[in-house]
Amino acid sequence: MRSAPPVDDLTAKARIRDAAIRRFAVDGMGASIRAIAADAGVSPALVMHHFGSRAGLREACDAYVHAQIREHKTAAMRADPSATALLVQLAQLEDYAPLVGYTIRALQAGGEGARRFVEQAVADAVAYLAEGEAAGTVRPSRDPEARARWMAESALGALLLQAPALEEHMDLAELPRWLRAYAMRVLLPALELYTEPLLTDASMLDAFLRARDAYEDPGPEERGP
Amino acid sequence: MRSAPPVDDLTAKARIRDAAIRRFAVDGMGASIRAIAADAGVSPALVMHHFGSRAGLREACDAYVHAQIREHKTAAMRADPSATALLVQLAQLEDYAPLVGYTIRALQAGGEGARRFVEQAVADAVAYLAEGEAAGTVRPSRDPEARARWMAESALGALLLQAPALEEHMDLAELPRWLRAYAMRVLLPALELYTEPLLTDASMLDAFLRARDAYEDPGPEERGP
DNA sequence: TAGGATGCTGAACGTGCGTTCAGCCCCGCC
DNA sequence: GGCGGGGCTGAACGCACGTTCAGCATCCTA
Repeated sequence: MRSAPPVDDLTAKARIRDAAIRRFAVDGMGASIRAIAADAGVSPALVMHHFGSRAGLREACDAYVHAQIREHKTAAMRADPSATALLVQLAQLEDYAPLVGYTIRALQAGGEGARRFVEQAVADAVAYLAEGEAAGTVRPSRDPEARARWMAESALGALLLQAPALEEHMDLAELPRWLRAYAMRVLLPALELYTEPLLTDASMLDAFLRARDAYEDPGPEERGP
Repeated sequence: MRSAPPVDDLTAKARIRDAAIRRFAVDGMGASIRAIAADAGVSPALVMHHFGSRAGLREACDAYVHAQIREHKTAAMRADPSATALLVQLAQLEDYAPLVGYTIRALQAGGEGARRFVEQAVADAVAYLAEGEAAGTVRPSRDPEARARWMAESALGALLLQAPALEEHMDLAELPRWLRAYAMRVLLPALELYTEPLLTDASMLDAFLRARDAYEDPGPEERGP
C-alpha cells in the first residue's frame, strides 16, 4: 500500500500539494497538516520533509495556484476576449473549482497571499478599463486608477462576503453552480448601475469634491506646519 | 486584588464581555479565552462560569455589539440624516473602534454572525434607496431589492477585503484614522460611478438581458419537464 | 448565628496540533 | 554484490487550547 512505484500517477510531493489545495479550499486555511497528509495517502512527516513547515506548504500552494490561474486566464482571453464569454467561462470551471475555492479561502484569510491576488485583479481592471476607454465604450474618469481599484475591490469583496454562505465546509462540486447563480443574481444590478446613473444629479459628487478640497486645502490662516 | 467590591467599576461579567470584544477585534475571532480572561483580570474558569462555553461568549458579544450599533446608528440618524454627515461620523468613532473592529472580524469569520449583519445592511440600503427614489434623487431600478443588495454587499465587501491590510493584529487606536483615509480614497470613484455612467451605451446591459431571457426561457421545443 | 447561594479560583484533564527524529526500505551506482 | 542515499514512516515531544471540578471566600437570608 505504501512506497509503491516512484510515481503512483503523480509524484508524492505533487499529490501532497494538490491535496493541500483541496483541503485548504474545503476547510479553510486552518486545515490541519494531518488531514492533508491523510488525503494524499502519506504520513504527516512526509509533508514536513518536502515542504519544511506549514508555511512552506502554504507558499508552494500559493505559487502553484497563481501560476495555474494566470495560465488559464491568458489562454481563455486568447480564445475569446469578449465580455459575454464570462458566463461561458463560469459554466466551464468545473475542473478549476479547487483553484477558485483556494483563492476565495486565501482572500478570506488575508495577509500577503490575499494582497498579492487583489493587486493582480486591480491591475487587470486598470488595463481593461483603459482598453475600453480607448475604444470609446468606457467613459473617462477623474482618477482612472482609483476607479479601477474600487470596481475590482468591490466585485471581489462582494463575492468574498457572500461566499461564507457556503459556510465553514465548502462543497467544491457545488461551487461552479453556485458561482453561476451568484453571477446571474449580481450582473443585472451591476450592469444597470454601470449603464444608467444611480443619482439623478451631480449634487452629491460636487458636495464631496468641495468638502475634500476644503479638507485638503484649508484657508491659509488656519494652515499648520 | 480579587473579589473586592461587587462592582469594581463594571460587573465582572460585563468586564469579560468588553475584554472579549476588544480581543476578538484585535486578534480575530480565534482569540483565546485565556487571553480574554487575562485582559479582564479574571480566571479562564470564570469566563466559563458566566458564559458556559466559548460559543456562549461569542453569542453574548454578538448580541451586545448589535444592540450598541443599532442604538448609536438611530441616534446619529436622528441628529443629522444627511449623507455628508457620514464623514463627520467617521471622524467621531474613536469611542466605537472596538465595535467597528469586532464587526469587521465577524464579517471576516463568516457564519451566522456575519450573515445577520449583512442582511441588516442590505435592509438599510433598501430603505435608503427607496427614500431617495421617492424624493427624486435616485433613479428607479428594474429590481430595486437586487440593486440595494449589490450596493451594500460590494461596499461592505470592499471594506472587508481591504481591512486585512490591518493584518492579523488590528490596532484599534489607528482604526478611525484608517477608516477615514479609506473613505476618502473610495468616495471619489464610487460617487463618480453613481453619478456618471461608466459605460457609454447600453449594449452590454441589453446583451445580458437577452442572454438571461434565452437562458431562463429556452425555445419550447427544447423545454424539459 | 447557622446555612445556603453566589462569585470566583487553581489545578488539572483530554485533545489536537505542528514539528522532530531515529530508522526502515528500496533504488541506482560503484 | 555491497552500499550510500533519498523517499518515507511510526512514535513521540511540547505546547496551547477549551473545558471541568472541587473548594474557598463572601454575602444575603432567616
